[in-house]
Amino acid sequence: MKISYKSDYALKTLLELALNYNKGVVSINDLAKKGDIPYKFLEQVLLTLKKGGFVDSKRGMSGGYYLAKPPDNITLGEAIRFIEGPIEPLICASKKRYDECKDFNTCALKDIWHQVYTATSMVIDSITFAELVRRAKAKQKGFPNYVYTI
Amino acid sequence: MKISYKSDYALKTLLELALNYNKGVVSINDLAKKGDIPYKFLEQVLLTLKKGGFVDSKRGMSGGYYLAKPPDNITLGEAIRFIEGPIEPLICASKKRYDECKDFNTCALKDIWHQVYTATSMVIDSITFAELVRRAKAKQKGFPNYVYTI
DNA sequence: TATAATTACTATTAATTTAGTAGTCATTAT
DNA sequence: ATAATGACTACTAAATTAATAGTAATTATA
Repeated sequence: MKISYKSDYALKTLLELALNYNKGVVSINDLAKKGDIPYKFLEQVLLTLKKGGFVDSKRGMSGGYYLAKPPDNITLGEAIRFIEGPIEPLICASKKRYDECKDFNTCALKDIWHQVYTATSMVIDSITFAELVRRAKAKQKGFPNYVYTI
Repeated sequence: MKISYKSDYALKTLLELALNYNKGVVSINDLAKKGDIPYKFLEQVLLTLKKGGFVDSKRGMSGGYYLAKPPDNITLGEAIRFIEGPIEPLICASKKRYDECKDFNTCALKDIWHQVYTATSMVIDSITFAELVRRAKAKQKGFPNYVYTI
């Protein structure tokens, strides 16, 4: 149930750019160092994020990347789904496949995966990068902001 | 965020054995056909499940597998964790690593993964194979038992 | 206008994980 | 004895993920 390094890198980077929103560009180099991400790998991730409309860039000397839209207009869910692809634990747990289901036993299991998927979606679709920025800043100020949702 | 085929096969098989609890053994062959699982692969999965104490077997002619403990004594969570290993989306989202966290930005993201992990755990740790059997049987009787938890 | 710093793009390779296959041995009901 | 079954170990293949390499294009600025 792991997420890939690619997604991890992408999200960390988006958060970094969100922290820098409206403050100019950040170079790949700085982003790579800050996030401890292999430069060349990050380069590709950023190109992907650009295609997805999450970031934009300025080329040439003193160029770099910046968030293409306001942080409160990007949810974690959008970003994750874009980078990671479908996040259903089982492909067949998607609505369409689910409806076609004919094997009653495994269907009982699919219900579970569907529940897991729904629970996960609720978490990641309801938080924006603006909120993440708020939390990150709160932490920096020494107010730990643990979130236990039980 | 996918689960592996191995886990999928393991859970389907456990459910099948749970449906057959106290009704004797089921051969690998039957389990493989029923679950549409490659025989040799299932063989290995079953050996793993046996080491984990989930199933037991009877060797020789008319041998086969059976659940090693009552279905209401096995949660999905136990089985998944045993086959799949840790289910945290990020390894560093585990409690220990989490406490050591020093990078405030990525910590904000780790909070999220922790939430996802918690939400997932709540689903899979609170359902037993006995309950899955009940649901599977209900479906067979023509009472679809969709579970939407929103 | 030369230079250095930077993004853009494409291709390749390496590493890891996952999925599946093969073959031989051991056990047991009939 | 034999046929049907599980036990065990090793291997291979396929897919995915992670990372690297190299060259081209762009741009600030000295």
